Amino acid sequence: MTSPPSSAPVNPVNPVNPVNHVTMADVAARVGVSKMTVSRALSRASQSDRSTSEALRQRILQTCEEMGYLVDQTARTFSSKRSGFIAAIIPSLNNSNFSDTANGITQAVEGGGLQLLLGYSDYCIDNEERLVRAMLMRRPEGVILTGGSHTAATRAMLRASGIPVIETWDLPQVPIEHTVGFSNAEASASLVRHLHGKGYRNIAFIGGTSNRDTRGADRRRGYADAIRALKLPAGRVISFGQPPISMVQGGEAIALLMNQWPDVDAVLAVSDLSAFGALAECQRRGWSVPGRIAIAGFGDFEVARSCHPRLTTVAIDCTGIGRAAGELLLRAIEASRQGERLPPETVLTPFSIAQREST
Amino acid sequence: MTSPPSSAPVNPVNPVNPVNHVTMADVAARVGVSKMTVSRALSRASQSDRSTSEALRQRILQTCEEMGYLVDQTARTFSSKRSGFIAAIIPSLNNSNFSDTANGITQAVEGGGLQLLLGYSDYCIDNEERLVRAMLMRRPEGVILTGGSHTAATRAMLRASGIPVIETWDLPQVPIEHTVGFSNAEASASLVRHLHGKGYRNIAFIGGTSNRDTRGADRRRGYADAIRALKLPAGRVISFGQPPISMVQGGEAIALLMNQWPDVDAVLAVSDLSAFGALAECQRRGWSVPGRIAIAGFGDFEVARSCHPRLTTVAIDCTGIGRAAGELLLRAIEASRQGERLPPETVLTPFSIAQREST
DNA sequence: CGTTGTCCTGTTACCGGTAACTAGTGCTTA
DNA sequence: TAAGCACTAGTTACCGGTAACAGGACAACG
Repeated sequence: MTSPPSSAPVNPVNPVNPVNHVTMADVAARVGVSKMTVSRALSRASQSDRSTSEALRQRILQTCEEMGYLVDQTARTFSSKRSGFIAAIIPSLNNSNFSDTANGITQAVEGGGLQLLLGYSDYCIDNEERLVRAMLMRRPEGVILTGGSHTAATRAMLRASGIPVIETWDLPQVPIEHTVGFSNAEASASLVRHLHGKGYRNIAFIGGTSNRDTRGADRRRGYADAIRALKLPAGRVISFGQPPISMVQGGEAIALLMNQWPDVDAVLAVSDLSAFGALAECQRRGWSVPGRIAIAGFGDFEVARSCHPRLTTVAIDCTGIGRAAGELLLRAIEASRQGERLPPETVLTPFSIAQREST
Repeated sequence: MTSPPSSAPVNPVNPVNPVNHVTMADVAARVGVSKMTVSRALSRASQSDRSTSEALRQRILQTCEEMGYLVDQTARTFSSKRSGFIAAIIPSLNNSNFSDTANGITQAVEGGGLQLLLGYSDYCIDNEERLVRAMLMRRPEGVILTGGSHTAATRAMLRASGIPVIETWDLPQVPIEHTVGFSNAEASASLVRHLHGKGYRNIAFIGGTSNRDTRGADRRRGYADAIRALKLPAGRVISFGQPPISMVQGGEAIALLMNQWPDVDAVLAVSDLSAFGALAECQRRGWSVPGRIAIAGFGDFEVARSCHPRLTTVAIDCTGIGRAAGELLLRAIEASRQGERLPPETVLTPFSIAQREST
């Protein structure tokens, strides 16, 4: 090795991170070029941009490898004003519907060289506000939210940030900017009409106690509207537990329901999870499904496809929502980089009734 | 308004983000102090540090509010060498075991003023490597991984980064640094012994086809070891589908199993999800559980507690794993800020057999 | 042969905060 | 009353990249 430690050996060690001190200047010094050249070699956007010669570039890349150099994304962001990530906030990690949407987003944006940063709000708009604030401090290039219900501060911050925003899984009356979703109320209503078409008349609803889960509240509203429109006996609604209600709570809810309205012949649950809990509880109590009571869910979770009897449900294109949101956001970010602004768009995603043995 | 636009009005507008141009200097100018004073007012670490006077501080905070100013975390990180976040990589979003662990981590680290950045690897160590690289470029203060199996490059990058690393959900033979977990093999073996104690003798195993899911492979190994130790008939293993295997695949697997070894009286599945799929398939085919065959799972997912019959399973303290990992990481980061290094620790987390009606 | 254009590389300035040091003020203490 | 201290606020330099511009080498061209 002919190069003696030239310039930076006497500096005091960084107290925080004593090891990874390799910087772009170190690489540049080792190769014998300026750090600008290294920067160009590393950030060449795959095209033959204005760039370094291929031979030199290879030498630089190899030196980076040898020295274990990783670009400092913080410095890069700071200097270039591009953070290279987008933020998405979902209600819960442990819900295959939302994780499918997250997968869809990832698929769509990774082609654009953007990373997805995920946060979860636990179905609470105050948590969402905290998350949005924390995310915005890191300067994302775009934000994807779940649902259309947010605190005033959340809306204000997002507006002020000037970055593209997409709301998903809902069709808010006054969108922040773009929307990708469907009407939960309409989906729910169409399931009621489907059950009515199959001959059920005393149709009940099981959901959570509050409006914390706004999609759940919309589904309940859609149910009530459809019941009214069909002139069926109304008001057969069990509210049980803090949303999102669990399998176990679904089981407890159906016991309450059957006790209160023994003539109910079908029940629609706010999600497949509570529907499955209700199904299992019926089995435990010896109530045949769908003989004694029919049960339908919402979301087409895997449990609905694999339990016995399999659950009738509303199938949502969760991955499609994510992909559409990611693609739209990518276009909006691209426009924003050109100094333009995409006019607000609304993308409607499909849903369908999956008729199975439980109804 | 007495303050005319003093120094920065002629600058060209930032092309990327035309709106949120409020900077700390703007706030400082409005209040009539230096930006250092604003910085101190905002970053006061809750204690009465060397700080600004309370009255001035309130005025600054209010001005920030009015102007919609949010600290630029990128600049703060860049300047202070503290990113304020930790990275955690889990195999899958849609798995309540891992999302519980993520919750535990969040609970533990948010007290320390750290944010959790989550990535998911899809059970693939090459994805994990990519994620680790992307995370390290953003300079996390610590990393939490799931499992003990990683690419050489992943290990090298993490070592070189010099930041604390914790592996969870496993007890790797050669840990990178710290470990929080349990022996999947031992847990699985203890479930076999439990079934043996209940009188079952022809005990089979259902899992995925490859070793991609190393925890699944460990569980299979533990099963095989226990079967051998008990001198029970061995080799009754169905491998079906790419891990992690789903409910539906569990159903298909048990059909294969019963066809191949009709004398099997109990089956242990690699997770509750496949166990549940097997249970539902048995119900569809009219095989009583546990009369004809007993079924046990792993992980104590909610479906195991709410299906009928409820599933015997291995209960893991998932949140506890996360909390322990978060607390350990917090201590390690604290030490690292003092220029010290915590000696490698191993935290063993408990598991227990939940005996239910399915066995 | 000079001019022009292309390709590659270097120089300079700057992004928006914070560390570390300096300095002024008012109060306590010898 | 002077020295010392606690407390508050300002000044300067810098973190590690990239944008924008400048400049040198070389080939093609009139």
